[in-house]
Amino acid sequence: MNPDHPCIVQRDFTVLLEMGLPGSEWARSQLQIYAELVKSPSAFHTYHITPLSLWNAAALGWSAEDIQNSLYSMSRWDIPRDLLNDVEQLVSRYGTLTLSRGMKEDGGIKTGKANSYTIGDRLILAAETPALLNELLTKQELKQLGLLRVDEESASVPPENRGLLKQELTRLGYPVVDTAGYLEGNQLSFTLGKGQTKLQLRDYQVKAADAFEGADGLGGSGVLVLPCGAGKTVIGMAVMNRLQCEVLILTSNTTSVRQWVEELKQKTDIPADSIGEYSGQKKEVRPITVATYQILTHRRTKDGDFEHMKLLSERKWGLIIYDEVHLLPAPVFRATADIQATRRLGLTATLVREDGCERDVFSLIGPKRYDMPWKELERQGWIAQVDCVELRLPMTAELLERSMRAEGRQQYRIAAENPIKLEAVRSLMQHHSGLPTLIIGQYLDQLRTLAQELGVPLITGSMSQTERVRWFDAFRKGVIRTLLVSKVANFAVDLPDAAVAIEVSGSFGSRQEEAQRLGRILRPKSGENKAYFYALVTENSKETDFAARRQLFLIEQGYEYAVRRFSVTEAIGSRDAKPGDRGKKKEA
DNA sequence: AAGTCCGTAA
DNA sequence: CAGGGTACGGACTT
Repeated sequence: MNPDHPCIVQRDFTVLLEMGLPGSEWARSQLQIYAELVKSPSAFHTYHITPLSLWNAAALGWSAEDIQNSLYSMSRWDIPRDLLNDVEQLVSRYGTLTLSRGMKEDGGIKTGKANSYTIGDRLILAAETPALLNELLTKQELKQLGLLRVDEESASVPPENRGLLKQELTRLGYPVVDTAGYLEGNQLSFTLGKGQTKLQLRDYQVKAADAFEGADGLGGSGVLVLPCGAGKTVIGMAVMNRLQCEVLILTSNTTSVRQWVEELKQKTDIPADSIGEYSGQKKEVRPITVATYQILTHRRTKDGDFEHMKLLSERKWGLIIYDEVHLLPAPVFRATADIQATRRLGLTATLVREDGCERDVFSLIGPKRYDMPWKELERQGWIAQVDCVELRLPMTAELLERSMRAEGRQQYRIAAENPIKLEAVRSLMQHHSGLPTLIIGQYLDQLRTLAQELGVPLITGSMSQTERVRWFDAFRKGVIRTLLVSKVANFAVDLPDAAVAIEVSGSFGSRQEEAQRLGRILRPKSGENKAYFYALVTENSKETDFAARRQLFLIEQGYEYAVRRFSVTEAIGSRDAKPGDRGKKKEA
């Protein structure tokens, strides 16, 4: 124990990390692996060690001892003995239950007590100790899944309940290592790159694909977490390439469907007519099929079921890719429980769900296999270095009065629409004049006011696609330097990259949204490779708390928000400089 | 017969 | 919370 160490480890699974000490950065990178950031006010960041965070670390190969040693190495004081024991116990649970096809290691069929059962196609759930199995067999939820005792340490289960069993056991606190293997799926041979030009994979892209494959080459389910701009589709293709099979790719929207299709045509030698789009517009089922989550979850009639869900078993897919797996809707979870014999790859930039279904991602898609911190990608120069600033704006007396009269949920909006934000935006635009700038917000009223006052074009959902593309092109060419965008910025794949992002308002505490918006300025920049992110927040308001929550994911990734105050005098200063600035934007 | 636009639903 | 995307059927156009 060492008074200079940055962490205070508490009995309740909380770790306090003091920032700004020599060991702080290293501690943060350690905690990122087996803990979750829950609060980050000023000097102390609060992390939580949860069963799930421990199991994900275990799946990455961390033992209880590794984690304990890591905690020792950064802890300021003695670590509560009981906590160390609990960590030991939780981590060791990963691996005490395995699911397999009724084979023994020597390859022979496991028969158990003579004539006591027939294995048939049933899967074998093996526990490390008889006591554990006994305990599980008392659980009603598991009996309902057809769990039958085979011998002292194992039970059998019908293969169709493979997913539900894992989901239930994870909920009960006993994660299962699934070694029951996968169906091979229809074969499809192809190479990465076209003709002579091979697709050059980056170092970490190869590592990510390796991690999915597993050291034994038997892997085939799990999640790869990579920042925006890391080339998730390329990694997907690298995995596909190793498996050489037919693949179903699920994505969150049609633009992204088209993007997958385009990239596959561009970067592989798979014939164009072997790649299909399955969406509202087209219903092509080809050896490589790209579909939206939406179409799978769509119900035509009120009583009807999910008629498109059969796509999951329509062909013998050798792999299903879940792009942006953090957005996976509940019905697709349910359907995924039924197809556990198919390989599953989840891709995401933020493995956080605001609905708390991380556990289902873990049990039904698979554990986290690879996680590249955003800052690491930045260090390697693949994405721009971003300066994040939380710009705090005063609450005027008038605003405060309106806020006091309003209901709780209206108060947030009043703070978010603080009119001083206009002056702040003006001042930031002036400060970064010449750099491509996106102003992103959530309330159309606010955005329209800004558009009018600043003379900047506004893109919202109601603007037709063709008109959007026109503005995007003008922005890309540098004809216009600034764009105002609504929530379309959260999804539009074709939104051009910028060097400055100014967030004027956002949905409550969405960590995903914040990450997505930062992602808009990450493409590498010529010259210094720098970009600037500003979150405009009204001081002492409902907005302050939500802003802090939004930032958690990025802070976990190593970003730091410098807090600055925007004063009214500054606002007046920028007003003086307004005419020239305005004139420049007007020509847009 | 096929494409486009629009309102609705969840 | 407000806003946006998606799928789909029906009306209308080509």
